[in-house]
Amino acid sequence: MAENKKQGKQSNIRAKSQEKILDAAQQEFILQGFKGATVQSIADRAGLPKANILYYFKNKENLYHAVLEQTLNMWDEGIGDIVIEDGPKIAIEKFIAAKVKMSFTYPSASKMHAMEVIQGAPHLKEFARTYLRQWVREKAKLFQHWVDNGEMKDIDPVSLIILIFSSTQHYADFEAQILTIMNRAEYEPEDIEQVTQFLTDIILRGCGLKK
Amino acid sequence: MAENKKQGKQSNIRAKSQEKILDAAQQEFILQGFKGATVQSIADRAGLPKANILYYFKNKENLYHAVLEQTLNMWDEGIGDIVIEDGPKIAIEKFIAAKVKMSFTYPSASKMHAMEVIQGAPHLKEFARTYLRQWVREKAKLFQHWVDNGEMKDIDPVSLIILIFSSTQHYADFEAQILTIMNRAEYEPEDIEQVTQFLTDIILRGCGLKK
DNA sequence: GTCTATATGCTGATAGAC
DNA sequence: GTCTATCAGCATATAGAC
Repeated sequence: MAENKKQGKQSNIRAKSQEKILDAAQQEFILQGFKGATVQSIADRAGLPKANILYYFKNKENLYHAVLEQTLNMWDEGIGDIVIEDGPKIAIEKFIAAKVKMSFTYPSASKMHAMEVIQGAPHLKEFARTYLRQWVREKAKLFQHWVDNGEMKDIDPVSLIILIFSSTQHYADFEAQILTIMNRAEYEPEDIEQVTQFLTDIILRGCGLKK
Repeated sequence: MAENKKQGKQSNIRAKSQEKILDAAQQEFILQGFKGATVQSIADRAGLPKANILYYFKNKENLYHAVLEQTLNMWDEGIGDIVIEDGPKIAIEKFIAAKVKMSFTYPSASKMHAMEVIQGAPHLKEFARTYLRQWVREKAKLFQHWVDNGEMKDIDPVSLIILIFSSTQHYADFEAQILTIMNRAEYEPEDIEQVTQFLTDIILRGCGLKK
């Protein structure tokens, strides 16, 4: 029992430390890149000695992979689900709303992913790459079904999905630029609603699903 | 005369070397980030000894700035111009066509810029930042004029400009991901036309400028 | 489990031969 | 102008005290 308690405590410390390290590492990898982020800078940000980082994650490459994996899992969970019963209008609304919410809630996850892809996705394993292709193809089939049924205009479904990806993720990845354009210091909670509305409105109309 | 000839030759070598270095540096900075790209790796890619890079650009930071400046100039030239006489339909068509062409012709310029912005634009001087804000405000005024005149639907002009930025740049920055989704090795020349068509079509309709 | 001290290798930059 | 040789500093990673 005493042992259980002790183990519980240790696991707790372990879990908390790991989380602190992952968060700090994500920030540093985004701000400085893989090579530019030093184990020391990650340790400083996490408030832990450098050796602890290497004790928990063995080496820097391993830590990077752990951060990337966490990021992809978050992306996967946050993307929402579309089913054939939705019909095109609801599907597009759900899809845009989920992605915009993700972008504003976890911009770091989006940035981390973006940097990796821009650099040619050198660390994204074949699995993650082909998983995305599968996902897009499945959802594209749904849209194609609605097109064939005459429920929406004849629009290339893959291009439509890419449009929704790009226009929503941009608010996370290019946050610095958008804030500059708007001359603001940071996003406000109501921006989520405004952006969702704008994109839903214009894309639905673009698909002939709204006057 | 002999001296002129000699100087001409040297300037030529100088110009060619500088261009080779800038190109090599751009690739390395994109692939490895600022810290990850070593002067040696840039030299290897340019086919020159390491010391020459530092002879031409004094230090790595200087070289990075030179690459970034070249990138921004290219962005500025390639963005095209919109005037009030165009009216909303022509303006949007011109704008999308120019940005898509840029993205497919100079994807590296877009990637370089994207990485800089994602990292919080630490090297983009105040000038470049505020310049963009000015540019967007000017063009937004034109769109607002057309909205007020009833020439197009009541759409937020700044959000529209951001949508066009995001949806066009995405094809450059996320090239690796789009090719994965499409299961292709590289873009084909006809992709420029197809993407321009798709985006123009859906955005014009989204703005109520097309049935 | 936690942290200090240290080994080993690679980096940007320079000095100086050609 | 071009290139080789070298230096000083900092990085990751490990060994081992606590």
